[in-house]
Amino acid sequence: MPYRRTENVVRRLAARHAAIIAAARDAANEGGMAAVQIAPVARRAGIAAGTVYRYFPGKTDLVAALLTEVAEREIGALRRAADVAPGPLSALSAALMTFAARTLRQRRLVFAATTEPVDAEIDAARLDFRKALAAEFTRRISNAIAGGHLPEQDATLAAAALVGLFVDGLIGPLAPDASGREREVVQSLTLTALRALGVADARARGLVVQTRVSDQ
Amino acid sequence: MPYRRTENVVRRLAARHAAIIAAARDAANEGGMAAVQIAPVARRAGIAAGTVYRYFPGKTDLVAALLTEVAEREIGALRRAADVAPGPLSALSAALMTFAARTLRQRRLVFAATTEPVDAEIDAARLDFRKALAAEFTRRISNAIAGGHLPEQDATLAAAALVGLFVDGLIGPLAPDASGREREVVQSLTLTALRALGVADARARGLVVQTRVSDQ
DNA sequence: GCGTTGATTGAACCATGGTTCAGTCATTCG
DNA sequence: CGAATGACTGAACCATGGTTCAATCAACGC
Repeated sequence: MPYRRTENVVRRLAARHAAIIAAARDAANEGGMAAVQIAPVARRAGIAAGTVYRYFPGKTDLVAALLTEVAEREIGALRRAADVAPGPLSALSAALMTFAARTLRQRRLVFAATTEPVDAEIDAARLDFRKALAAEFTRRISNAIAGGHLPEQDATLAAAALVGLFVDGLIGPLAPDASGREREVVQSLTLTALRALGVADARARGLVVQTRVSDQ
Repeated sequence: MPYRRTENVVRRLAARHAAIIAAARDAANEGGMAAVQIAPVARRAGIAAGTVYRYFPGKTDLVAALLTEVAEREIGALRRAADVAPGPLSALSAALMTFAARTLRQRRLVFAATTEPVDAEIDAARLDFRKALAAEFTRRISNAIAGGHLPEQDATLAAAALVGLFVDGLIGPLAPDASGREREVVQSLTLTALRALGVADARARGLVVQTRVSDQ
């Protein structure tokens, strides 16, 4: 009874698993969720359609894995940006700007991950992303309120609304064309968001200075 | 060569046309765009599936007609609310509150009409709705800026962002449960929206007093 | 009534896209 | 090597849902 999975095989399997998710992510970023189809994703990953089913029980699970991966990556990025800020308000501001900047860079992917419905099962995974995102914002908003930097308000409601504000302002169907002036659009929308939270003079206070946005 | 369409027949055909759209609207408001399927809509309208095709060339056209109808109805409502307001800022406020209140009453329908993608062809019709909505907001915002009631800003960007703010804050997947406290949620979000536009003290100025929202 | 014309029906058709699986290939171990 | 085991393939399968159309029905004008 031979065939103990050798180290090499394990590595190859893991690599393929990742390659499938990466292929799905690329497809989503190019054509939205509608483009995440088994056959094309498989082709992109260099395997046959059937093989996908050796790695994921079904399409739903693949998409869920994709969304989880995207969520971790995005939320990690804004957490890192916020954590180096000097105070609660600038941490919040940094998180917002980072989200805005990254959203602009990966428009379709973020749209797919936050907004675009597919079916009831996948909705749950998308919800997790939004939840994590909103939770991150809620936490930062609450901190700022606690520190007296923002007026009392329903942080949860505000966070949910902010996600919508950014998504629609940046990559919604009516979002202005930002090419060549990304920085300006990101700053302007962050300013609007901060005003929405009750910061009257964000610009004067230097809260919306652009920092480098990590690539990872 | 008899059979000139008699008056009665014309009426019946028109009524059926309307009944199909109404059935589609009800379906959308109950189950989102996914529930707008030819067979169920036909059943709801009391006709056979094939008959739909005597009234609409295809599903796309039916959905487009539905969205057009919804757009007219909704935008009419907020225009009426704004037009009776005493000044530009309260007109803007009235439009926002009306949109919020009506959105809360027809959650799925508004979500379907603003956000839920279906396919490329239908997207165009949804875009028209959003455009009309955003245009209405843009106009009101510009008026308020011109009158010196709001700081200078990109009214188009702000309008697009506000649509997102409301949709996500009210009916997005993370929107708080508003049942029983609709008024409060509507006011709170309108307040947030006005703050986003640069109105620091909307509540003090009595801008978010609830008015009756028409039913039509 | 009755012929003519248009409206209606609903089952068959078709396209799309996820899923399965019998056959083939690759890797391990004695 | 060669037997055993698992991975891979891709064409066939299936479900869903829009669309078509031959048969049927209903209304009009004579």
